[in-house]
Amino acid sequence: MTRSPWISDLHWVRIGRQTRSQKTQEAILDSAEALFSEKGADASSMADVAAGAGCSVGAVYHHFRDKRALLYALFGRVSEDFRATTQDAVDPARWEGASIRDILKGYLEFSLELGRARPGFQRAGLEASLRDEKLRANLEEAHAELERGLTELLLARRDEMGHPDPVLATAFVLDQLGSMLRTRLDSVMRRSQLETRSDEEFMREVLVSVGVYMQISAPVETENKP
Amino acid sequence: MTRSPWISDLHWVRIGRQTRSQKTQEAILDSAEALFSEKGADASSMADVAAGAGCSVGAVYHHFRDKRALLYALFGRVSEDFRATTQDAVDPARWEGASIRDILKGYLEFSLELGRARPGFQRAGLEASLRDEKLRANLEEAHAELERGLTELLLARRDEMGHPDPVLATAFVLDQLGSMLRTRLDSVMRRSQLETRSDEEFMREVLVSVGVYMQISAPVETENKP
DNA sequence: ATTATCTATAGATCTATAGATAATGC
DNA sequence: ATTATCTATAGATCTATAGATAATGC
Repeated sequence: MTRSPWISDLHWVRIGRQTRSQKTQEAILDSAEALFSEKGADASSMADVAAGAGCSVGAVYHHFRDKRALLYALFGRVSEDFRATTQDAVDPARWEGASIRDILKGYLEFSLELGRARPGFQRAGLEASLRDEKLRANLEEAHAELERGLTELLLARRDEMGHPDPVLATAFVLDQLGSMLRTRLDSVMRRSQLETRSDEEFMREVLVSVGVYMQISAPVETENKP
Repeated sequence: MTRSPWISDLHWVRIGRQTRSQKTQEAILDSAEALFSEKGADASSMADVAAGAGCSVGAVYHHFRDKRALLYALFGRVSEDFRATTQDAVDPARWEGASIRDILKGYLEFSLELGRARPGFQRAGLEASLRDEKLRANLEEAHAELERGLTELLLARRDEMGHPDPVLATAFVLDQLGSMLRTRLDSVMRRSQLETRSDEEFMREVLVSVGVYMQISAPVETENKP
């Protein structure tokens, strides 16, 4: 397993030599993730984190040099997860024989699921990255990676598109989907009007919209590819 | 001029009796707006605000009971601006004879301009509303108001739409445009790939996408026929 | 013998106020 | 005579550390 760049000499995290060490460290990260997601890193004190992890403040500082190191380690953990899942999801082999529509449907389902599995984390990430260039760069890079993967998958199927400029159309569609997903998953920007509509209806309309915009062939009634 | 609900007994703001009073108060609000937009309310101390306004901390507290009152007053000022502009923008009289395309183009231009005139404020608003129910409700209401106005304007032109469900189509399109604008204007979520494309190209593609989705009559200057 | 944890606390902010001083306008 | 401002500081957090105590594994 490759170490995340955030766990480095600069942002020191102790590598434990007793078995209990790892358990505590994970409990601290879990507690931090829960707290930071709910009310942000700044509004959570190290005492809160310690309490949530069931240990003392001193123990937290034994594992993480300072609050920033804790934040980096947490981001490292989440972004490692995210990247592993993402890389797997955009693997061309996985989508052999799939249409643009299949891929986009998969992307929507995948994102909604992921976003709901870690509620609030995206917001916490955005907030934290406001104040830290490195986190921001990391966050952008993770998103860019996903976008690159999707772009390649779609452009490999440019024959399906009637749109005169497949590169532009792909960039536009990924912007559209990413933006709409963010709005939908955002814990603050919960628009009452939209919230009444189901994920299924949302996905259906998005696919209709993208379909006519890209001018891809009408949806075949047979569904489902993994 | 109606007083914003935020400037109330609950969230006390002093009404000055000397002419210099108002100047100081506005200087404080200006300073707060700049600081809060740039790094958020929590990360800005009252001493920072005072320094930015060129007065002492004591003076700030003379005008605003506490930090929250300052935040509320600031939001009141911005949201009053926003609502006045918005109400004017969605006045049906203003759009007589205009097509759906005209209206949406106007919306895009208006939003991009407004968002860039107050850079960072949207983000500051989101962040602040994370921790305060009232601000959140106010922010949502302001957005809902704009959305209602636009919805009415569009549904009054439902004859232009070939889409079988104009209500659904309108809601979807407003969600799409709102989301994409937010992404584009967001100071943090500045995606490198998108940033290279101009506002003009952005607006053009959005209008193409919405046009084919809603099935509104093709733009006068047709680009490509299927 | 070393590593991990806890307790207690110093030092750094930051909010908010009290009391002194300056400016305004009746 | 009242209103606005400033200076100085008390009180509340919160981060981070020092030193004491407990648990681990060679």
